[in-house]
Amino acid sequence: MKDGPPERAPRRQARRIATERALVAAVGAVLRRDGMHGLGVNAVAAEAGADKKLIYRYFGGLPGLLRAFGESADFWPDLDELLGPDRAVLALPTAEMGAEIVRRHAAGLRRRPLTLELLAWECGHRDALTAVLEDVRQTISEALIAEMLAAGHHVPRGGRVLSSLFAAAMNYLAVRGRDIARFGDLSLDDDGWDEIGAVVGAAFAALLDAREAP
Amino acid sequence: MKDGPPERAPRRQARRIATERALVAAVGAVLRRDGMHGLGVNAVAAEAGADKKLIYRYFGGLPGLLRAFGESADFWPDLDELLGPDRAVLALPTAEMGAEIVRRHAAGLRRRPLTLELLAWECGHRDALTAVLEDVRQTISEALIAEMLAAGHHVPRGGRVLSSLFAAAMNYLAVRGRDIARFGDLSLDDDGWDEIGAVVGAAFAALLDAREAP
DNA sequence: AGGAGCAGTCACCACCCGGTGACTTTCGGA
DNA sequence: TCCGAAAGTCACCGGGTGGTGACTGCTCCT
Repeated sequence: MKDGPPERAPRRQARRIATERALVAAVGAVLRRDGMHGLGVNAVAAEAGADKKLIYRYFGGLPGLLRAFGESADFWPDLDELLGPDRAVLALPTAEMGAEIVRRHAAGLRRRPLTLELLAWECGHRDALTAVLEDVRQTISEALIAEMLAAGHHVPRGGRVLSSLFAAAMNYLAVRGRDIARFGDLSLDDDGWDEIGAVVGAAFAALLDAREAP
Repeated sequence: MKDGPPERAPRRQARRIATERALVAAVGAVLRRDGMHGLGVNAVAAEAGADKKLIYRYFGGLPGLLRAFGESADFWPDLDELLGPDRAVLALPTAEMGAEIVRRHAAGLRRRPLTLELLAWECGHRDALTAVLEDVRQTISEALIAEMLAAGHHVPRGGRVLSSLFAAAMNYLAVRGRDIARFGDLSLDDDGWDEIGAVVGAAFAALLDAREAP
């Protein structure tokens, strides 16, 4: 964060950094406990055991603190998680690769309750935090595409659109799955997610095959 | 609403019904103006030009008023909208029919700002209003399936899953499209939605053909 | 005619929010 | 050593919230 001189930090500065970290961590704790609607300077300061005034002094206000939080945590499945060890997923045929990435994306979301909370929050609001999240997402997305190109994959336009469509569906279903058990014909338990993954694979295969060989 | 005796309603009761209607309508107005986060007894009462106490007297509180509102408005594309005049969409081949319903679903959502607001709200909260909305949605969904069966369509399991997947994607993209211009490889303007519709059609066709004739 | 009851009004409460000015304590450099 | 500055504390403000008790005045039924 900031640019604290690493060499021999005086006790003063060490203390400050400690409370800064406590505040940032408190954001996560409050978020987990009360969700986004319970997030305020009072709650965060109480959780951190610090005074809320320090939020203004150190971060300029809640948005600044949220920005620091957003940059500190791992909200999104990173490349290792999406592509597996040694980028193994890139070695699959294109259709399987697309499906596998979508599946891993969904699984990564579902095991991050905080990310789901923020994803839900994004649906209804637009503020500093959501902007940070979008930045991070965009970065990962671009890196992913670069990896695929470097691995020699060529995904036709329709395949890329289908990927985005499925990613949107995963986001929505992962968020809603916290509250509801079914959506349309889908059940949102582990078995249901397995079935979703299977159909995603079938759709990718069918669409890309149809494009390649008619 | 309720069951006001149609024959010669006394002026008292007429007045009450009028303010009840005003309160319900005010919910919609506030929702349109300030979104869900600005919805409270104070705002609604002010908008309706009535006293907030009447919300408690007539509806038992905000949740009751929201319930009345949810039952009064047309939030979702109904069967006529999804299937077209004379159920024309049912006459299409199964794959085209599925794609067309998804497209009409998306279009219906996009032209209902209130529905999008509530859809976004649903992502983060669970209360009386969301329960009502889910009831209505479920009812429409079941009616839709009944119509398709009655028209002689047989949709395999994968097709139904794909429909739900696309419906989830449409919900998410329609909601997010209010705030962001792009999602992954999709642009969320009119042209982008046309492309989405095309890919949805291609995916349905590819998946259902692959199932029928391998 | 007249009184009971209901629609509607108003003031008020307690509570929680974000934000700030004034203060005390503690550290560290000249 | 000592003074300035930074860390941290506390009380307070204005404002908005949901919710309620006490009231007026009209209406409708007997």
